[in-house]
Amino acid sequence: MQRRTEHLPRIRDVAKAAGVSTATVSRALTVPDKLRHDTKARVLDAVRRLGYTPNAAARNLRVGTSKMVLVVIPGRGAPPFFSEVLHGIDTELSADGYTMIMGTLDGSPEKARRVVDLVFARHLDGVLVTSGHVPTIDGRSIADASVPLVSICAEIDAPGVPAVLVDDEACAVAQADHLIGLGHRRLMYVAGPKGNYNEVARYRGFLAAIARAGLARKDVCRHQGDYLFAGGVAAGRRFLAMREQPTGIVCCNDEMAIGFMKTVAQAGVRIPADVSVVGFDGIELADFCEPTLTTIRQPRFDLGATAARLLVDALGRRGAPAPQRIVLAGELIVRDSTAPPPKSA
Amino acid sequence: MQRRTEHLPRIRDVAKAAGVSTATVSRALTVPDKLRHDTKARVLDAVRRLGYTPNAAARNLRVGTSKMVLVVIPGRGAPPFFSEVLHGIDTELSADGYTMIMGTLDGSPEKARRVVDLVFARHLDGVLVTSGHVPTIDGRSIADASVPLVSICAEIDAPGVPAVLVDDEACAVAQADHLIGLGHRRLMYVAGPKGNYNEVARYRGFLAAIARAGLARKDVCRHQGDYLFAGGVAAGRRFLAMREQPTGIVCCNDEMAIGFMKTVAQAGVRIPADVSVVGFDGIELADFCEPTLTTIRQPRFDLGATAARLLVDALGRRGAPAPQRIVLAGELIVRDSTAPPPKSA
DNA sequence: ACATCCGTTGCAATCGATTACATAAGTGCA
DNA sequence: TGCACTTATGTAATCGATTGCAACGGATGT
Repeated sequence: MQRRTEHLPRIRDVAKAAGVSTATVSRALTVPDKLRHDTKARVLDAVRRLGYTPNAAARNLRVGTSKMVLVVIPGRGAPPFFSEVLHGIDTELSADGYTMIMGTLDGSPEKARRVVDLVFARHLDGVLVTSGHVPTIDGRSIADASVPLVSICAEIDAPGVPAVLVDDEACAVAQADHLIGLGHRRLMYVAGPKGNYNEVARYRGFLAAIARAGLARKDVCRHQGDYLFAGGVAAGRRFLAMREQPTGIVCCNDEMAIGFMKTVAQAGVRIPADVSVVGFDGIELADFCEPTLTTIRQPRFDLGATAARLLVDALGRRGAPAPQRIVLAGELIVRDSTAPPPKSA
Repeated sequence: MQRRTEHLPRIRDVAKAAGVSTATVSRALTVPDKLRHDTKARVLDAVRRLGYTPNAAARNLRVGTSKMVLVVIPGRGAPPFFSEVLHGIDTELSADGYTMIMGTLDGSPEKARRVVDLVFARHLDGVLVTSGHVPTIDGRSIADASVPLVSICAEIDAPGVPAVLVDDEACAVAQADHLIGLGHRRLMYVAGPKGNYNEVARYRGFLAAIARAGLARKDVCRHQGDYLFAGGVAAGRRFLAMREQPTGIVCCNDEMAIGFMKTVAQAGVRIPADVSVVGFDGIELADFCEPTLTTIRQPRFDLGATAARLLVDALGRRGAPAPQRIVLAGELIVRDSTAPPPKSA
């Protein structure tokens, strides 16, 4: 049996202190208008004196909600891209009294299992899913629980789930067109993890752009990346080993772009004189690295905030979120990492 | 009355399906060894068939724990310094089946109130506090609830709270000594927010170092900062406006150092030829900015992981954490932002 | 004076799981 | 076979708050 080490006050202690029933205490805290003035005053005074806070588990059990929202994030810790997204989410959620739980996914089944269990344990009122990573284990997906979902930065194939995202494909076209417009004809595409929602859409945009520009397939290569710094480093190594090096590098995200730049720069390659690099995301780092990185700026804060608002609204209506697709604008930011290709090329 | 939109299975549904009592179902999931083989098999099969997950609120209410840990973080979103700390925390917590709740503090009373309420609502098994920011509102502090606490990157004045930190003062001495050793005699100290635990300790170290080096007070100035990029920018502006500019800048954290560098570099100041800058923290950015930043590397992952382990151990023992003070090593990383002062100085 | 109605408050059921205690079934030994 | 003892399972109390319904008192209307 658990021992109550410190007798934290319960509702019945407050009731006794105020000389009323527990029902009245509960009402004083939730529907104060329905009480007589003096009763309410007496109760609230007792609440303050005893330092009473309603037990969350008991309330959750009774009312069937927890005021908690899970945010599912791929990768370890809080990757640079997501910090601002989280900030946006946190801001909106807080405004409505919701608390945020972070569920990081690193590919391990244990992590996925705990996330799925949290959802099915009804510990959560809603879930925000990023980048299409819908936690699934043993064939159970969080989309199967009847918990409101909103997707950020991706559309997921569960029916009726609203999504907030930028137009990855169009932005990828802008990336490639920028280099092509500068005169680049030999391009390398540094991809995200295989099958990743954003990767797929961005690659599609890339292919569309090079097709439109009439580039030959042999002038374009694709390097399989992972969205991480390490993937950019690997891409850089491969670049250095190539006989006929591309002059323009299109990276699927900023982290890889920066890893690439750092790697080839150390080998004496000059950016943008020898090779141009364009990233995707617009993380802070992109404006501080050397050279500063031309990239696609995503409205990270707004992505998070908008999705959170959608979810909170749905929860307030106690219904499923209205299925919709909100597309926010991404923007090409031209900085110092891109220039026309060298004459010799 | 709440409506059960989708009849998610309850323990009694499983009991019925397996032909046993609810007690047996509960035991099959928590103490499987105490059941006969065939009974256990029958129950677990029913659990799987129905897709049963125990309701978290009910369990929490009954057993008095939630397997949730709150991490209190100052500032909005997840500041660069904390991303790795969070990663360390998350890794340790996950390993023991704990879930992490993030409580960001932005100075607003509402945020503080919700954090304090969470604690007193017994919604949490333990709390990790960073940088000495103990949420307090209306005179109630989370240290008053009888919830196990562990402090990261600071000691807090509540009695018996374990702390995991680096020796800020010694590291600050190393920062200053590095510049002094290079020959700098006119220094500027860019401080963190007033009264911040780390700021205080680091400034103490700075003062000790300049005293030992016999620098005159007039050769040293202190700029009030805020740990943010903006604070570094302000410090840079002030630097540019000074008649007799210092040659060495000691920053209380990396973000400000980078803000400073970017600001003065835009005005034509060369780093490290004209002025040397040293930061504190060792965030990723410090290795990607231009020039790369000499700084103190904190073992960020380990700070988080160690603290989380301490807390989890205490929770496992169902007691208060053993009060202790774990000091991890910080390390001076010399990069390109520091060099001897210009001859003319 | 009596019926009616409204605003307050209390009583007790309820949310869903865990677990102390009771009980039934099985095991070993004399 | 009978008794003590262990093991497996069921019964029902319990965690702490919320809330439908009942009850009560006072005001109003006829």
